[in-house]
Amino acid sequence: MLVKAIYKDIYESLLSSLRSGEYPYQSFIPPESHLVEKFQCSHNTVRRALAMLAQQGYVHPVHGKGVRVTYLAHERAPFELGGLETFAEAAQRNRLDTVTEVPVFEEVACDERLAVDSGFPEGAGLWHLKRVRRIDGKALILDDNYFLQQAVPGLTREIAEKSVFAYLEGPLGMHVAMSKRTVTVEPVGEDDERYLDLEGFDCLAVVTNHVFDSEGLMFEYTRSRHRPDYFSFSTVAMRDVR
Amino acid sequence: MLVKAIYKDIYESLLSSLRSGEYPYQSFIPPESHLVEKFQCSHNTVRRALAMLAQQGYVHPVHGKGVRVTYLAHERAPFELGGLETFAEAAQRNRLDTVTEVPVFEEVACDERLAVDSGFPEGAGLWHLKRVRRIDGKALILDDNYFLQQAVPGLTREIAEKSVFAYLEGPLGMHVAMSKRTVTVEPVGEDDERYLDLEGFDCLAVVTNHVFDSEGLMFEYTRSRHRPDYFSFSTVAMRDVR
DNA sequence: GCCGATTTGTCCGTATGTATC
DNA sequence: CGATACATACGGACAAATCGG
Repeated sequence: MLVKAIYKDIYESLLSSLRSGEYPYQSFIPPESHLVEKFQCSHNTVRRALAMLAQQGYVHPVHGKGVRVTYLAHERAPFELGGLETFAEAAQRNRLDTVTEVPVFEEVACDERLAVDSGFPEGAGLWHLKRVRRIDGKALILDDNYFLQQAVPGLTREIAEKSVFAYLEGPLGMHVAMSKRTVTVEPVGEDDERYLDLEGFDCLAVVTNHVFDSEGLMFEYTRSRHRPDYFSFSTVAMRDVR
Repeated sequence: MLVKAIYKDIYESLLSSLRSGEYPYQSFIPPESHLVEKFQCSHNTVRRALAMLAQQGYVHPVHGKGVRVTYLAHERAPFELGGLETFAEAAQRNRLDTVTEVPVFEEVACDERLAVDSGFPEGAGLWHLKRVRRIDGKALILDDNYFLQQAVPGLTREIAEKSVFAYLEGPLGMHVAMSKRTVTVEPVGEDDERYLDLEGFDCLAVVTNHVFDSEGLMFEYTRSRHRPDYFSFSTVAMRDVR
């Protein structure tokens, strides 16, 4: 795919128009027919771009009327999250003073209990890591990562201290495609007290993560324990699937 | 729309096949061409159904190879959530012994601070409710609801004690279409101590909710405070938008 | 209430490109 | 290289909802 697909161009063009305020919150964007004119493509291609915007909650189509803007300018900060990036990854990208420690780095076989929770087949060879994320010198996040060895060969503690993600997408040539996540809130445990700067909190936000590559293979199961005052998680829920 | 759209039929047919285990986890479902044969429709219609399944994280298409199943049987319970339903609504639907109390029911005008948080225009007429959700006799959830009066006329305390949702979709003929949500974890406050059975927890899971109707109008802004041991929130994140 | 113009929703058949095996 | 399978795009047709005259 040398040039980007047309529908993606239209999607991005419209999105930047929304962000610039060209089409204000709760107004209607130009109809399909105009967009077909503007972008010189078929109506199906426009519709695809509109469907993408709608799926993300940026616009909402109303039968017979038009496509209404549901994107509020000040959403940018809070709602831009909820993609594939973890808070830790976002923090690492934006700040300079993030550090990752890896107090546990071991090979394990998937036991029955882990197989049920993770979806890995029982007996599968796994890397098990504990990772502590420090931001501004404070230990805020504790990860328990399980990686399928077959899918992530050659993992080392040094790589884990930098970015496993970069290792996957770089040298290994993998592509992370999808992640299923569940957020819960759990009481602080022994490990949390040992590794995190809790400052009196007795609960943590816990994100349980099943990660799939571009071939649909589940290769990572991770539980991340976040100190509450540094945690936020956003998403859009639709009544009807499109 | 007298008969359901074809692509929805195909979506549901495939989904039930996935649930029945006909196409096991990590296997490939039949190719587009076969599905076109089976359902007697165009490949575009099949693709649309497949895109819906992919969007929900049930399958993942692999270029040149096929469409792989990423739906694990035991996901049903945890991952089926994350739709439009609140935990409270789900609980109310499944259990008989849920009770809602409405200690606060008042009319307010949207002030500047609320306008920024909610996205309602400043000065708009709102209903403000506090609602306590009891499950098995325990006060577990505290809601602060703000409804746009213009969109939800005739709201009463009695309605709020039963189901505002049922009132919207029944008598008012509205259709709830989309909800933008952010999950955070916050320390217990005065109101929480007053209204909830905290049992020693000093943090709560807080879901902030912007709700849109089928016309794309934002008519509800709600913050729900959940006791941690009764809270769970699931979603699927995709790397690329489709 | 009806009718026509506008606009979104669904579906089809076809053509071409690209990744995998 | 050919066969298979997914990806993108086009153009057309008809349905359904909305709105104004």
